[in-house]
Amino acid sequence: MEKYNPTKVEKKWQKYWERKKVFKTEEKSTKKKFYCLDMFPYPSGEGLHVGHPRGYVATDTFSHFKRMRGYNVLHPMGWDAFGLPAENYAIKTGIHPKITVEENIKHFKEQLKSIGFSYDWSREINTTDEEYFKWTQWIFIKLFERGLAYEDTRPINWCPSCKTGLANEEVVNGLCDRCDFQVEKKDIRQWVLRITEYADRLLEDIGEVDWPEPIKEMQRNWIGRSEGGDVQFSVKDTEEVIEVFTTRPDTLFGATFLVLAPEHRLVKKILNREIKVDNVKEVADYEKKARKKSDLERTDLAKKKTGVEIKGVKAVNPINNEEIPIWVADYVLGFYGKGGIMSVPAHDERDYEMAEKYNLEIRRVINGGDLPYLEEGEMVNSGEFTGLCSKKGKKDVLNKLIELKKGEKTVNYKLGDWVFSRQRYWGEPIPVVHCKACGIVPLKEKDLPLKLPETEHYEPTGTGESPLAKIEEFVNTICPKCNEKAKRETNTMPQWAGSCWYYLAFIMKEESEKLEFPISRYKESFRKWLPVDLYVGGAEHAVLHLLYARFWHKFLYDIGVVSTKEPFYRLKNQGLIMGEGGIKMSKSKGNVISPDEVVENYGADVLRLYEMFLGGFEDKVAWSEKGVSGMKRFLDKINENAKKTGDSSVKDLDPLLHQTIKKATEDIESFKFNTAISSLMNLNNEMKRLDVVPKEAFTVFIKLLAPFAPHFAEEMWEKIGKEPSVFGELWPEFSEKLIKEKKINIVFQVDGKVRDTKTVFSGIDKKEMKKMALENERVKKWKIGKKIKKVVIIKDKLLNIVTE
RNA sequence: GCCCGAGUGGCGGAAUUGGUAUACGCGGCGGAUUCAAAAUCCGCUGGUGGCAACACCUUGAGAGUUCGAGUCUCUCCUCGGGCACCA
Repeated sequence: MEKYNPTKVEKKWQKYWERKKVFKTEEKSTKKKFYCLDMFPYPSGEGLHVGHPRGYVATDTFSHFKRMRGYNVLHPMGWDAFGLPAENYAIKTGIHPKITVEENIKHFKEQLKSIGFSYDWSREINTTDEEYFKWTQWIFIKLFERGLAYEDTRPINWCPSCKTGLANEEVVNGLCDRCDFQVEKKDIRQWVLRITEYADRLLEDIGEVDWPEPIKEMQRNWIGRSEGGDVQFSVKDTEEVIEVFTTRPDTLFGATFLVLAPEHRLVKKILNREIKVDNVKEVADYEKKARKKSDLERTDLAKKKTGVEIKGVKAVNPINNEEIPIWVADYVLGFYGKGGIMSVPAHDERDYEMAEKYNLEIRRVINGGDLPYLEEGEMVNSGEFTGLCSKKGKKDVLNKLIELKKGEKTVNYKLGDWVFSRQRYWGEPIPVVHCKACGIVPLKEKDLPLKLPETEHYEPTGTGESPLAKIEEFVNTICPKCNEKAKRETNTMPQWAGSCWYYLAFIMKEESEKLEFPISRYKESFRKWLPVDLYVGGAEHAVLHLLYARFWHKFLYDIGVVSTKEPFYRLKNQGLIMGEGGIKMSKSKGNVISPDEVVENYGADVLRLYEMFLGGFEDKVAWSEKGVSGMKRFLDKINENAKKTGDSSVKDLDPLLHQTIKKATEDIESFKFNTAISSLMNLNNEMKRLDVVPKEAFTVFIKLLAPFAPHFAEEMWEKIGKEPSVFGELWPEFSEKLIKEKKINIVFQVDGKVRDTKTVFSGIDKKEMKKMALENERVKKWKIGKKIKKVVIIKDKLLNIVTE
């Protein structure tokens, strides 16, 4: 009989699935729903590498599994196609990004199809389609109408290489996340989304989802909630007040100086000579130097503290009217809290360092270990509060300040509002106009989408203006409100916008092939399909896409569009795939492996099996060509077994078969695909030893294999005379009783050392075990001349004779 | 510096959660088949000692708890990942 030929067979089944619509999501169905989603790709010019499909294979395997378990599964795919590579390519070649994107998508789709994923392609979406991004614009308008999108001109992160503003989330260690260029501060007008409004809910609800703990922790840290209070220090002999935020009101008596950030409002006043001080020049010099430093330099690790005292002014501590000096130092950040701090050197590392360097007073107010002492403890040197513990002190001191009208309880967040505008071409135009009479006016629903204008000049201007600003036909328009001449907004949205709601678009496709207004027609479908039950993608989106999408979802919940608080219920991150020998795959090293070559040489099923077998799903793993061939052998051996199926008794195989069903079921459910495959290999090896493979057992085996190797499974299914498709079958159930009929090894130990083992049927009783042990020759030998102290017996496992 | 995660054969990795450590796969060795090779099949494969039966040792290092520890506790080392002047 012929050998298994993947190329021919896989094409055959792919065509069959497509023709029979085997994996199309059922629209009217009484089955329970399961929404299984991949983080959709940016269709880059390079195409897929073997790292991409790792997550896709996992969700696809899981989708098959769920279908066979009787669920109606929604498993869609789409394209996150706005972004800089296509735009940069357009600048270089003059080819419109739309064309590039179209070609890339075509290529990606061919690659995905060759692997035989069971996507419902009828729900495919593309974020750069006008019918798609009119909805992205619609959501923006809703945000604007609720005051959650606003214009601002605070200094923001600016990447001089990408020539656009960036969100905080896109800056990593002071470098642009995309191109690793050093980010600058720049004052440009921008659109900002008030994500901080949702900080508490984003924090609270993260407890309710089934996500990897590290990702949850990263979001918590990024939001960075801290509770404390604002304290007002007056500036002696002036009307000025300096407000500081502290989480430790209990250390207020230890505040021996104040420190202002160089950006502080008061420093500006001093430089403008609005407040008289003795050393303006010195302060001005320091401020100038600090301003020149990049964020990277300012927040550099282990950097020495610097600062200048502002001479001729004193601050007054509201709790005891003590007069303390005021400093300006760049270790205090202008954008966090109040831009100024009370410095408590005895109980804060940074303040301690500062005080040491400039010989400032260090006064202990909390009892405990060496200074700086950062823990809580008993308050000392604290007037009427002396003797209290920190916990109570925090409240009492704050209450006293409130009473004195010198403070209030406050909460601060590290999370900042989301800088949402980009000064680039290839993004969704922000759908508002600027009207002299009416101010900022959003477009009407019927005027969406606001299309991207055609141009031949995609280059970013670098001035903080978008390239759209040069296109007069686009800029000049009419105000939707008063019909007078007005100008369009020319910034575009960031790459993240389209991915904030795409999981909803797949659901909307159920209702209408085109995504059409109004929103109300989709609400029932949202109710039916949300939340996404399983979401799989890389961990790199922890505080970007995953935070942004949660924010938009919560907003859509508030305006009654969706009915769940969270978009993604269970999240899994796939680990990286490294090249041969654990070296990172890269074009320059020439070690990038394309799934195409694997599919060509071994077939899609081998690729799929290997991707799932090479290690724990969330672990970093190294690709090995040799390992791939192991999967090929596995399939060949199954093929051989198929040839010798026949009607024979299943009895001997039953316990192993049912154990394998159990193991595969549980392992798939918990994403342990590697051990699920191992157990299938075990069963296959066992069947191989038989002269005749019981057809019944083999049938079950093929069902278990089907989610991992769908084409091959269909072929085997047909070969043993079954009607396709195997995916119309229900997942096998296991019998706990049959598993127990298995022969097992029990272990005899003497003093904790294994001395012999014996094969018995499980369920043997303890007395019997003990008798067998005491009669065992090897056991006898080891306990000769020793008194038995006790005998430990674990049912069906082990017996340990402990001697004195 | 702080917070997670992980260290198991020559390699990728298992271990029902405290009960035979090294399942499964790769590689290696020996044999069968072959004119020969590939492929395939059968056997062996943690280390040390021993002709052997067998014994001892072994899950990053060291201690502890336990009849019994890869698994629990403490100390330390190494490698990944995240955060990093956030008051």
